[in-house]
Amino acid sequence: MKNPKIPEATVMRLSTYSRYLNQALKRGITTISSGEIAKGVGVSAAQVRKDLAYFGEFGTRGVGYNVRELNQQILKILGLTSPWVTVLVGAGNLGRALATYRGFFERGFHIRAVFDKDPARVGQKLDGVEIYPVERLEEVTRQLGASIGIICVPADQAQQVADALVAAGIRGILNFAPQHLMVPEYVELRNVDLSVNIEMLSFSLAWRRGLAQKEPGTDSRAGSLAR
Amino acid sequence: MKNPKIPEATVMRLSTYSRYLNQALKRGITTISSGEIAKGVGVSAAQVRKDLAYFGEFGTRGVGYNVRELNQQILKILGLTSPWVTVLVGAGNLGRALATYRGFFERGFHIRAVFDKDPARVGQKLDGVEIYPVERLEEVTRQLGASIGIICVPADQAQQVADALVAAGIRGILNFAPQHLMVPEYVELRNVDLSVNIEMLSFSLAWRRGLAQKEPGTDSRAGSLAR
DNA sequence: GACTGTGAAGCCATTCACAGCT
DNA sequence: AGCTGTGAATGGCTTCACAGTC
Repeated sequence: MKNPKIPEATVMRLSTYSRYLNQALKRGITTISSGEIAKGVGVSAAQVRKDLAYFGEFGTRGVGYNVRELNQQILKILGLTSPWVTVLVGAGNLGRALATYRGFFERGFHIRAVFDKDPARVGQKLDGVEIYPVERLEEVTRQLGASIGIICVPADQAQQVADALVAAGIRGILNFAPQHLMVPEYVELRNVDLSVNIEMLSFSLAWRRGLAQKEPGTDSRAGSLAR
Repeated sequence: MKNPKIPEATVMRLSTYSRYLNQALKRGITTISSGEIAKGVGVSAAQVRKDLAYFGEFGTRGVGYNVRELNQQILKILGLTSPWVTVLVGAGNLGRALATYRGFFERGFHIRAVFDKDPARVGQKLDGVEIYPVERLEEVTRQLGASIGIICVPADQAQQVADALVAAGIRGILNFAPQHLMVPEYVELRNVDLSVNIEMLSFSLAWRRGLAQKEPGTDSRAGSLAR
């Protein structure tokens, strides 16, 4: 296993393993098996071991894993051993909530500036972080040396914000706007689409209940998913 | 293609197609090809056609798809032709932002009640939606006949909230707490983990830069992912 | 006896490539 | 000529099952 491609799903799970290990640590647990981790996060034990195996051998056969040590290793893998300087654009309801989201700060994502185009919001502070006018995005972002940008603006403004972030030297973008963005290949992009998630729930419910509506007189299979 | 299992990824993409079609409609476009949709949402044309093929034949060979008609079909598939009565638990920063999130309302997820255990928040209104004490969760949720519950409470309270929602007759849960929840199999559960998303970004950046830290004197592969 | 690490098998999703319509 | 619908091929992830270690 020299230089394998790592599945996205593996990275995703590593993140959840890490948080579970944090909880375990707080409960004073020092040693843990793949089966216990698996139960805690809702995957199979083999999956846990396979995921870890991409990166090395962290356990002891017949024993399990040292909780603190394994967590350290995972944090290293995920690049979470030192903080990421982060900026956020769009101080609407969602933007303000994310700017002060403890889950980000605790994991090392430090939001050091927020930008908005509404003058009424500029100058306010969010947990001590200043809201700047969006005109100063490039200047302030550069000066902070930020690596990560979070986009929380309406869809029709998301692309130009992305362009500005790229121009400001950002290396990764977390996009909450429901919009497909174009960025240079050297910039990492991840989309979080809140509506997509709830719509997947809706799909499952419609499918389960057999409620999916049937168009009368159509032979379409769209409505006949019931079961 | 009689009664196939639908990949989650397909459902996810259908949701994005639908939003893209909405945009196209607004721009006055009436006919569209799989290739154009593909470009708009960032997938391959074959993928678009394959996704749609799970549910029927919606296009015309040599021509393409009627935008309005295709969107209607997708909305039907996703179960979005009538609103979902929804409740939300946890009126912290994130909870309040989601309670007023337009993206949910526009797509038919109508949040009709918010619950919180903090008496200081109870009685406030969020865009006209009342915040109730969490003690009234079951009563109010039942009375509304809500189908979907959104959890925005801290991880250590998420399970008991989930239990309460299930007891109140909810059929689907969207969970924003970073916590693995146990629910009966007849309840649909989807987890949205904001930290996981940004940590995946961090992983990619660390990996690209070759910055992943090397533990000196260790043959661990954890640090040598570069490239 | 218990638990990890891992090749092999199995399964699932995506891409390919072309037949079928308009 | 242009574009959809789809079987076949490909590629990738997960599960299995067991050898290896404590």
